[in-house]
Amino acid sequence: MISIASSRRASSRDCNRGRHVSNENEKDESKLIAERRRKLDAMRERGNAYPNDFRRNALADELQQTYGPRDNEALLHDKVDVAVAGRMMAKRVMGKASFIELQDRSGRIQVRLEQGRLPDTVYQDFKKWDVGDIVAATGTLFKTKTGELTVMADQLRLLSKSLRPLPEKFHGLADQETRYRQRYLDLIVNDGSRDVFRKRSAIVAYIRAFLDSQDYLEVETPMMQTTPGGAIARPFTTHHNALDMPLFLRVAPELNLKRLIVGGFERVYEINRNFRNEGVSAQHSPEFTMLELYRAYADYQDLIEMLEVMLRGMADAILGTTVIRYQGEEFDFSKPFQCMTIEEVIKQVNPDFNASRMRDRDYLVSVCEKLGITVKDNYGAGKLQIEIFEKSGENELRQPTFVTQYPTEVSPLSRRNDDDPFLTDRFEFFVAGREIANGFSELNDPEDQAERFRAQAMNREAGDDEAMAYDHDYIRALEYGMPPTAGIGVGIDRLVMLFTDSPSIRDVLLFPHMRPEVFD
RNA sequence: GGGGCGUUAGCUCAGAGGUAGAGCAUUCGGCUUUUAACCGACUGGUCCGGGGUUCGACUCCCCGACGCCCCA
Repeated sequence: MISIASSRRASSRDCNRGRHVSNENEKDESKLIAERRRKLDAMRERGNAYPNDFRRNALADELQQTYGPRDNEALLHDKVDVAVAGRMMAKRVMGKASFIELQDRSGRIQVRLEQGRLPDTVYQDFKKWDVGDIVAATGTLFKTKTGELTVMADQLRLLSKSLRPLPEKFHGLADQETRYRQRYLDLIVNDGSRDVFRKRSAIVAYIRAFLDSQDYLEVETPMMQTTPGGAIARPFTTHHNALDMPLFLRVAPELNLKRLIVGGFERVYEINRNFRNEGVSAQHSPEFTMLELYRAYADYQDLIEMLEVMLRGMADAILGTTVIRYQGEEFDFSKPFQCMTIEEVIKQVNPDFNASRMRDRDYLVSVCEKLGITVKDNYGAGKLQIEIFEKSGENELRQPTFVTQYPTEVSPLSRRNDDDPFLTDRFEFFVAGREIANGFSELNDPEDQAERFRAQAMNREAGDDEAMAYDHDYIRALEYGMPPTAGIGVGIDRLVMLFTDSPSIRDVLLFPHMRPEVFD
């Protein structure tokens, strides 16, 4: 029997594996890398080049918070012992003394190295180390004459050698392509990039806390589905080998989440990826993250109110303000959000629009033609309205705005309006001209739903590969009876863009999809 | 899918039909309170790839790759 302890020793004895493989590629590498590889080889000669026995007792930012306000005399008197570690981001050598900056997950702390205070040879070794190396230091805190909190080192170790030079210290990494492809590098050198992903995490955490406090159940439903549905979009297809069957990556979790409402959970949500096989742009990624939530005994008005409260609270919690600056514009989340119907938006942004012919197909076709919209034969008045709205109205919705009363024709899962069957009780939420959320009172009449599926299936047969398939089990579920319910989907990526002033969705995805890099 | 822009040293960027440039980084020397440290010396290139025009192409032309932006 192998104990945990002995297997740990075995692995640490194994630390020099791969040692001689390294030099084979040297001729292909830049001299900078070759130079560092030689330094690493020298370290291997002297023992374990990748030790893992150092433990920190402080983070940079904790030290700045706790000891930053104190003066040097107090610090020297208290002899605060600290053990810090991180990536060496700056190295300033002045003969027999140096300053370095270590960057850990919280921030940076300066360390002062003096030849006389460090054990023999350590300082000489240190002078060979490179910016980018992972370094540990122990020592006591003091303040330099310019007032910077600094660790006076009595011990210094190199924990992990960096073979590749970091981007330049002042300009950082600016090349967009490299930032996306080598996100780790972007995160090392660009504070702003780290901040984006911390905010992203905080936004998702805020949503979970908000919904959990209202007794929602977080669930995970399949990514791979035999019948894709829940959104008008083209799916990715894949194949299950053992079962020898095609599978589709989900375009939305909607139908499964409503099955859970039928099952009696009453309040459910999922924050997870959806996949849509469509073009990529600054606003569209083939995989993106949505919050979808469903609440029984509620209608779309209830969710409009809830979303507004959630977003306002989120802005305040994450940004400390309810006025969001995005790409040079200010969006005010403190005031009650505007609310307009689709038809009102169309009238407002098209001053010549003849409102009395709002649902007149021939008239709408003529408006589309004027706007340069390609009209297909199977487009009804509702679809034409949406086309006009998307072409002319969407981008004008700058301040936070709820748009309501979407046509039934384009809302195959939404509950029909009680007074006007042309419309559904649906809304979308826009900021900065972009759709952030989409919600509605759910269609829980199985016979109406079956009819809508049939209409979708007809579009599908007519060649519209974005149209939904008829989902027999979903109809069966509704036939057991779904309580009156409302649901909403919120695009997390777009929300994060807004909250982090990011112009492209790729800026808020850690590893955005790119064409493969060519390694030769 | 169409159009525009870009790709030059590890990084950030100049340049231009005639030997390829700077700053930072690297290397060497100096410097015990610096912080884009400083001073001195050196080093570093498939100018994205392929083809063409030319005495000569990194520069002009064509094709392609990758990226960004706009449009559909």
